[in-house]
Amino acid sequence: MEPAFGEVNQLGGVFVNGRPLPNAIRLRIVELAQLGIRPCDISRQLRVSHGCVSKILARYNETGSILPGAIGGSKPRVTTPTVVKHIRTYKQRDPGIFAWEIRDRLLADGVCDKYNVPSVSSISRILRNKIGNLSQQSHYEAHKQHHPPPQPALPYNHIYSYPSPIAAGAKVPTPPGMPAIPSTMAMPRTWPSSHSVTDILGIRSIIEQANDGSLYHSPKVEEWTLSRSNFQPSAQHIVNGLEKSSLDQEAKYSQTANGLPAVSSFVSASSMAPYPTPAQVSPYMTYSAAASSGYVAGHGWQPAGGNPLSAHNCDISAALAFKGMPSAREGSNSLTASVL
DNA sequence: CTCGTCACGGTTGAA
DNA sequence: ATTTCAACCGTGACG
Repeated sequence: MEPAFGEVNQLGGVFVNGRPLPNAIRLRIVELAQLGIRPCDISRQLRVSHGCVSKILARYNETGSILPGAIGGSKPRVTTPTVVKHIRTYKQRDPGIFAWEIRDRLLADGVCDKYNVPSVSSISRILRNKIGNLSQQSHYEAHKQHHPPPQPALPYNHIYSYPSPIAAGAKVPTPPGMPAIPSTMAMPRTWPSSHSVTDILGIRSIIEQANDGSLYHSPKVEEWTLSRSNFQPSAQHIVNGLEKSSLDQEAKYSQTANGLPAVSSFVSASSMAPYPTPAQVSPYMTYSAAASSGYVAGHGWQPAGGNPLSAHNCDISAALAFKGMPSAREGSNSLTASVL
């Protein structure tokens, strides 16, 4: 059960144990870092533990994504793409086939051995969940390779190749044939979710996003809370895997009606109440979501130069003023205190 | 003081 | 429908 109220950390920030920080805050962390603010100051300013800031920044540098990794679920154990494909074939050829017959056939055809053959109940579930509508492609299939059925001991990475290493959340240790991501690489990159942040924001679609959209992990988009419906009431297509609870919890982020970035984000983020007030429904409600597409659109934006952040002059100047603090030390502390 | 790392207590969700 | 359990979470503390 998700608590209605989060806990308060040592810095006075609100968090929900076990749950990711809201994307608005993750975004701000990256924004501030890009503005040259030191992680320790970001930590203080946003009241997020420095360990977390460090992690989010590190992940961003590595993958270009501000999004949290996919939580929960489990990788298929016996229900590999190959197995699913065979089951589908059997079912197509003989729609009346029983699950136990499928099981026998998987063994007989050498698709599985007795150690990794799915149970009858698993097959039933596969039939129900993945093959119920035969015209519907399993999303495991798109990138299928003809690997033999997995040996139980083998890591799944051998079987499930990801379109990009980041897809697995930066934790997949550079699968074979998969070069490490040049973290310096600029813009064009694939987000680890089926939606780019900007896409989710409804501001802009990321072009290359579409193709890998339905891969293994993709249905999992940890809550992105901004109400996209503001700009595109028609684009109500479901955000895959969007948690209802998160929606409920975070749907309240402020967002300007036209979808332009909220100019006041810096201030509002800074002016959040040190402690949750009884009136607040969400532990995160005090944060405002600056929907700044530029930041997340890619990784390759320049701090100077034709910066895509122009809509943020307000934020930027505020932040730069902050950054410009002499040696940022006593200065930053006191400023942080006063701003907050 | 800063920052990378990790144990911990927690949540999630496909199998 | 319920349970399992490995994935991820942020905090707090250490070094």
